[in-house]
Amino acid sequence: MRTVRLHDTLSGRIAELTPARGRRVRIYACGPTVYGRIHVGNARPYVVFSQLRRFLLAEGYDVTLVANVTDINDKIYAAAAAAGRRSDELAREMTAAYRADTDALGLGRPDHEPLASETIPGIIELIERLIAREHAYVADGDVYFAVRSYPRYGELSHRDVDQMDQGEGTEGARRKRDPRDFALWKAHKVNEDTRWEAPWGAGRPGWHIECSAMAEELLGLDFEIHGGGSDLIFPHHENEAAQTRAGRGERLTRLWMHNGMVRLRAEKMSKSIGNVFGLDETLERYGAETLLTYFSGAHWRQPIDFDDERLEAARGRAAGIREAGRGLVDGPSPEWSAPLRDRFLDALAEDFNTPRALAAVNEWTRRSNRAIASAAGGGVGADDLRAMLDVLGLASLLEVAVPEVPEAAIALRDAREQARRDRDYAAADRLRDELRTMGWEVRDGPQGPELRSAV
RNA sequence: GGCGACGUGGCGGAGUGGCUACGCAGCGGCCUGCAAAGCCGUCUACACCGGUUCGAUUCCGGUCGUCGCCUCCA
Repeated sequence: MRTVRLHDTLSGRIAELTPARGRRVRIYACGPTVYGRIHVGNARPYVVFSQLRRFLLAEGYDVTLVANVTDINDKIYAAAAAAGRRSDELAREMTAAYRADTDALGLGRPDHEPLASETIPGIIELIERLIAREHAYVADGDVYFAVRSYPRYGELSHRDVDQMDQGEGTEGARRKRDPRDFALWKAHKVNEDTRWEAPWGAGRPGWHIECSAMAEELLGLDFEIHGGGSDLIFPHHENEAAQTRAGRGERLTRLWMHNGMVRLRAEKMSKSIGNVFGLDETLERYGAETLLTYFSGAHWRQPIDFDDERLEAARGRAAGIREAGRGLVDGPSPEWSAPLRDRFLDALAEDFNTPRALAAVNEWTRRSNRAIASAAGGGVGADDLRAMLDVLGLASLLEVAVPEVPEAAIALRDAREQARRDRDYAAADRLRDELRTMGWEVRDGPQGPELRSAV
């Protein structure tokens, strides 16, 4: 079990992961707000934290990953109203779509995926606590967190409260004691079709409080890692940290991880800008292996541009690994493998450096290709490579589906072989072209010609 | 304006005070009837200006540029 180091937003440094108890690592990662299908940008934290979970499990840690879904939100009300539907129905449908889309990544599911709508009692309890401690106040059925009551406010996002602009300048602004205060609870409005009863009146929770409540309910306090996109540092995570610590007197988490944004033409991919690519359509177009290779090729904290050139490069890279895998046999890997496997895991232990880990994979396949080409002794065992790829969710690259070759293709292949034996290479090449138009590629090897699906 | 991050070879992208990252593409070679795949080699990179140092792409300061957050956002 390696010591794992990760970059922590609060301290701004790479910090050692220090589990509170033994090998238990509790992770809370903020998921999407479900008012539409999720896009590639939403997929990045899902990928990062799922891969991190797989790595920690492989290292022998006892991991619990919680990834929430925000299913109560202004945008959901708005989207439902625009579609003439019930908001809870839309949220339910989009939650299912989110699960289906992320399932297709093949990384497994988080251990818990709580919904705001199912955490109302915990949310109300925490708000009551904040009011009792005078960190929050009721105003016309709304409840606000009093930023000024919490001296640490701003520490996560490294901001000085006095230098901040107004804060949300919406309808609630007049009810706030300080413009920077934020809503814990919003009183019910006539155009909202869901509502929950609370001691200070019916309404619904604010955005930030749900995560404090869900995290505490499932993981307790002072848990090991809290994560999400870097756009959540402020105000979302700043507010979460403030609520929990103000209410409980204990910190929410030990380490904050924030992944970089996915960008389109050097601009953040965002639903509000409208420059989004759906995860479903992207997976359809490139497949999970290419998308995971694409993400893994850049460090999780760096922004990453989304464009065809990069996706195609990732596709080629994944294909190279798959190609190498075809030459392997089941079983333990040769002695040269262990140092590369260690390099792979060491890279991940040092701020979860997937690009370096992937480099180790590529060196591994170069070694195995070379070994196989020189034909020295029996086959090269795939075990270590499979273990490495499995951490990243890419083990499927080694599952070579043997495709059903149609009779017609076999006939063409045999005809081409005959032509080659007759040294009629013009005819042989013509037959190869014909096969290609059918979607089959011929590869002449030591064991004779092999037909490969040309995808 | 404030806070944070970044600027590496054709493209992408790690990393390091002196030693091959890696991938994609190109080029040359090996293999092949020709290919494909693979292997070998090659393309001698670190925005700019100063400073520290025996030595900086790597540390410090400044300049220019890019991005994120400061309002809902993974």
